Amino acid sequence: MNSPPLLVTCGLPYTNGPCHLGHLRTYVPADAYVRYMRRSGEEVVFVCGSDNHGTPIVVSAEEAGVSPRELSERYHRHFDETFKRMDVLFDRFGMTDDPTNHHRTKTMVSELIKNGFIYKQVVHQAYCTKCRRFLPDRYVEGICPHCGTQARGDECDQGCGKHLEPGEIRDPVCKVCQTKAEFRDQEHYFFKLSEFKEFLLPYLEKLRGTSNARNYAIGWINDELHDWCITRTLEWGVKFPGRDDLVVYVWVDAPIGYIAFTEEWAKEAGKDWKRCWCGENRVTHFIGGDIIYHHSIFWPALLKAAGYGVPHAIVASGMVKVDDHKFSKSRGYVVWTNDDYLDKGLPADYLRYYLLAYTSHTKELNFSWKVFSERINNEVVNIFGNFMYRTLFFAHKEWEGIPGGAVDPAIIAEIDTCLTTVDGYMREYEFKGAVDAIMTLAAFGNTYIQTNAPWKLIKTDRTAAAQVIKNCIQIAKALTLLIEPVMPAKAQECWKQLGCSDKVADHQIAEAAYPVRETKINAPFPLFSRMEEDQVKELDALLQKRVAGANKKVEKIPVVTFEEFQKLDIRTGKVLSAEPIPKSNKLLKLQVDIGSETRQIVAGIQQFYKPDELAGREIVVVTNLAPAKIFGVESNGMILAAGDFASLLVPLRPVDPGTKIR
RNA sequence: AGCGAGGUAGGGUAGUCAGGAUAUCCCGACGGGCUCAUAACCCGUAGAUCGAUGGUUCAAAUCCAUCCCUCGCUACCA
Repeated sequence: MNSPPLLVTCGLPYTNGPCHLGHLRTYVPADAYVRYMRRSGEEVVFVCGSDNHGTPIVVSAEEAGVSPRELSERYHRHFDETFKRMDVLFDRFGMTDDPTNHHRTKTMVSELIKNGFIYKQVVHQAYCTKCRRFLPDRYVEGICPHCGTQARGDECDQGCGKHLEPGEIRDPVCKVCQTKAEFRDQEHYFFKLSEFKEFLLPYLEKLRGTSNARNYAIGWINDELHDWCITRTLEWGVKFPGRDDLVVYVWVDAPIGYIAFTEEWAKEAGKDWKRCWCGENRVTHFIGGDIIYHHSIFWPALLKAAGYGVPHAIVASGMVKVDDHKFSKSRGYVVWTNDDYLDKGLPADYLRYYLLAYTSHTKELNFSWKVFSERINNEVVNIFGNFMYRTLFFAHKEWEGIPGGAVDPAIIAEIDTCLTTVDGYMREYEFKGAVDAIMTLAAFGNTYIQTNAPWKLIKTDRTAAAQVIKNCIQIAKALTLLIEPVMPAKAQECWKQLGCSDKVADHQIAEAAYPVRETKINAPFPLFSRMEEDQVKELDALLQKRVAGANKKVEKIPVVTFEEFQKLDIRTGKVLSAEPIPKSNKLLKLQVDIGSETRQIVAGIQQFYKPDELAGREIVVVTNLAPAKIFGVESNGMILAAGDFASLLVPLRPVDPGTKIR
């Protein structure tokens, strides 16, 4: 009784986009685990909340023309509603921007400072003068200093793949507004993460949960542990104590949200949150595989440094694929929980089943409408649903309910075996194994009723037939109790069909082996309807259409041969003069020296360059472009410039006009 | 590049940590049965040199080594 409650959390959904299948891969198994553990007699607290801070939300809010708080509240409501529709039921679903979390975060950061784990250091950071904010790496673009290709701020993703240090990138540009970014020095606060290596190693060895979380983290630690910059120059977020110009990095206040949400739950429920978080605890984090290091390295170190208990288990799920492609919103390989699934009238329970039964929790899960419908039809409808229905139908037809008499001990033994198997898998976070064991029991039921054929037996021995059906009902009851964590809504309907008027969720799993009593039941009806082929095709067509649409957007760039490239005559040139073309607000008429001759070229760059600014400039020209008349002025070539703001291409070192570019 | 995960019949997937005799389950193919049931259910047959090579062992999908292929992750994105 004195042991702390089992506190289960889920990785916090970020409030700048709607809920999709990738989210559910964490939330559904967590919910199933919570339901199972509760019904195994554990005291369980299940909390989550939305993650509201960080630059991406500020940018998204600006684009939407609302405040970050308002944007967060919109998506917060969205996630809250979606989770409820999916029967993922938290005891508390809070917001990291709510006062409880601001308070808890400030308190913890103060504790870190007091305990001597924070120090100041000047950081070199990209700043956009137009957006007037410091730019996280994902919002900086520029030229890779190693290979010269276009690169992101933190990594040369298109070219050599090298990691870039802040300030290393050349010609940085703000990704949001394309304005040239500059680097500014700024004082920031660091957490002495490197001091926690000795603590973390033995901690991780003993950490419960899935092996991927453990292995990944240990691998990281064995490498090198840097100190961690925990502040950002941003308006939106939790203010760093004593510094109104800085907020703490969202990866600090987001996990602290777990504590804040527990506090909020405890206040409401009249419980003590400290039992969950201080000293020995049973905190179990369900997270996606992409945020393992935050939860198994940064987070335990923060907790330890601030004097709190550290997590007991970390359960990390594998990735989700769609049609065997990497999950990608931009490429169209995405399944939106509401638009693509629930709003189509499909039952939450089918998706829950698929997510839990597809494969091991740590492995990659592929979603396709074809496989989805096949598995639902074959396993849920045919094996499970049909066994329930044929059993209840026959019982009702012949006895108007569950007949009397004892249940065969061999049947109880079969159920007991199943219970043991399921329990083992659930406690190892192997949900597929648990579902498989349940389905094996359903298959056993089918084999049992088939080989004993009560419909034949009843013609010669009514008592023997009653015994068979009684045994089948016992299996049906066990199945109902066992499947509740997986398919709560369907299980409740099964429970009702079995003649029970209360909530199946209020009954312990162990009751599966308690003998069913004689009782009347209503005429059953099929609870699990098939996915029809037409419907599946329709759903799949929608997905294919989205993928095709996305492909069009990213549109494949055709490959040119070297010969084709050579057809272009690209040379350096020198602008001799430039003048605006009357009645045009975009065009400039240029006279360009290309070595062999002087060319007249019309270019649409008037908004970006003053004529006298261009005179004398060395530029790059396509000289063999077919001549054209623009605004009545003849143009014999094309000036090369990059981007919407026409950044002119210029030779880095001086060359003679007319030098061929190859 | 480093780290991690994976490569098992036509497709998907279990078993690998704690090595054992006919390698699991689902779909698909073929043949049979049943008719209580949502053309659902049951039984049977065919189909896998368990990525490759070498090693340890009485015994290897499983342990060790090397290699090949696929995918994911890599702190100053969330």
